[in-house]
Amino acid sequence: MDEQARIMQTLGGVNLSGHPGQGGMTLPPPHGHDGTDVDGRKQDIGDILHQIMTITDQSLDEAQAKNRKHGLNCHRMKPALFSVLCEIKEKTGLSIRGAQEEEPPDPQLMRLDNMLLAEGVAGPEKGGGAAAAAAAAAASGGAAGDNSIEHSDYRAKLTQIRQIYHTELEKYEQACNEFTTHVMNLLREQSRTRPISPKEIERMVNIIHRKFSSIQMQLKQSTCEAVMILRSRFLDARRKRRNFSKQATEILNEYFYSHLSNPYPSEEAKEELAKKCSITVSQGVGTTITVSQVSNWFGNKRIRYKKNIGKFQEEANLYAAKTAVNAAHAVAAAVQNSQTNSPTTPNSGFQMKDEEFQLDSAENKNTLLTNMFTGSSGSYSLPTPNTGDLFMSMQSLSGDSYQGQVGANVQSQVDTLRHVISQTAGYSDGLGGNAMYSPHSLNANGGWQDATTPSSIISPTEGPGSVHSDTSI
DNA sequence: CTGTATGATTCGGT
DNA sequence: ACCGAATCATACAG
Repeated sequence: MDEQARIMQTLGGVNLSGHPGQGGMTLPPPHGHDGTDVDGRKQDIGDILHQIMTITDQSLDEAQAKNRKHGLNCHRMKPALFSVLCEIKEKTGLSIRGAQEEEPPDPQLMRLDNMLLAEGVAGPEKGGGAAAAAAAAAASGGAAGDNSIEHSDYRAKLTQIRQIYHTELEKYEQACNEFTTHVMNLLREQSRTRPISPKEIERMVNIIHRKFSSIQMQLKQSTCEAVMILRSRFLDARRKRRNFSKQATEILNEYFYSHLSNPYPSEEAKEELAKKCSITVSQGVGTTITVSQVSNWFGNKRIRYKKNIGKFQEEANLYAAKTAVNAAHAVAAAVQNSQTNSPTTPNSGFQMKDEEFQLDSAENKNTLLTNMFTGSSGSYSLPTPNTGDLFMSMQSLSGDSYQGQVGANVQSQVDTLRHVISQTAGYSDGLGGNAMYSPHSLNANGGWQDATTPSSIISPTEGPGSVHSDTSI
C-alpha cells in the first residue's frame, strides 16, 4: 500500500527523531570522555543505534524471529544509551508537546458528510442493494409508482455508488485499524529500547487516523462528485430531449392508429408498449422508454393528431395498412390452424401485400381531405364480397370459441382493418369516397368518443350480418 | 441559420 | 390521477 509507506515515513520522521522537520535521527556527540576506548564505545553506540533504526524497518515478527530484540535489550550499552535518549527526548519533548493537535472539524468534510447523508449514500442502511430501490418504490405507493419507475435507474445507480462507498469505507477503516495496531505494537516493543511514552503512542495513533481520514475525505469527495454527476445527468435528461428510435415510434404509432377510436392505452398497455419499445431499443442504439414517456407520447400524439388530422392522414393510412396486414396475417394463421375444412380465406383479389396498401397520398390528399368528416356518417357500406367473407370469418373467429386462438390482438385491429379494406375497395372499384380512413372517432366537440368497445362490430352479441361502421356509434 | 418535428413540462379542469 | 392545451427546448432536415 503506497499510502502506508507514506505514513510510515511520517511516523519515522516525527517519532524517531523527535524533530518533526528533521528526517533522520541525529544525535549530538556523546559527552566527551577522552580515552582510547572512546572509539570503541562510539562503535558500540553506533551499532546499537543502527540496530534500533533497522529494527523499525522490519516487521514485528521478523524482528522477533531473529531474536535481535533480545540481543538489543541485553546489550551492555543499552541502559546508557537509553538514558541518553531520554535526555535528548526531554530536551526536544517540549517542542513536541507544544504542537497543539486540536483540529477543528473540517467544514468541507462536514459539508461532504451532510451531502452524502442528504443523498442517502451515507445514511442508515435501508435494507441495502436493490431492496432499497424496491422499498422506495413501494413506499411511494402503487399508483404513484410511475415516478419511482422513472427514477429506478437513478436509484439503481445511486445504490451502486452507495455500495462502493461503503465497501471502500469499510476497507479503509479496516486498514486503518490494522495499521494502528501494528504501529502500536511496534512502538510498545520499541519503548523498551528507547523512551516512548503512552501519550506519544496516542499521538501517533492520532496521526494515523488523521492520515486515514484524509483518505476518507477523498473517498467522500469523489463519491459526492459521482452523485452530482449522476444527478445532473438525470435532471438534464428531463429537458434535453432525445428522439425515440424509429422502431419505438413505429410501435407507438401502430398502437395509436390501431386504437384510433380510443387511443388511451391502459396502464398495462402502456407498460407493455414501454417494454416493447425498450426491447427493440436494446437490440440497437437508443434509449429505454419509460411508461411516463409512453404517456407523454400519447398525450402529444392525441393533441397533435386532433389539431391537424390532415397532416397525419398519410401516416394513418400507412399504419392502418400495416396493422391490417398484421391482422390479416394473424387471421390467416389462425384460419390455417383452425379452419382446415372451411372455405379458404379470400385471398383472391385481396392480396395481403404491403404495396397493395401504399397509398400515394400526394395524389390522394385532396380526396382524403374532402372526405374528412364527410365520409360515411351513416351505416357502413358493405365492401366487396371477398372482403365481406373475410369479415365473416373474422367475426366468427373472434366471436366464438376461436377467440382465444386468434387473440385480442386481432380483435383490436379489426376496426382498422375494416377501414383499410373499405379504402382499398373504394380505390379499386370506384366506389370510393364514402369510407376513407377518417377521424371517425372524433365527436363534434373535437374529443374522442367514449367508445368503450371500438371493435363492437365483432361483438359476439351481434350477428355476422350486423356490420356497421363505428362512425355511427 | 431557419423552420419544423418532437419529447417534456406546466397548468387548469375534471 | 389523468387529460387537454399551451408552451418550452432541443433535434433534425433543408
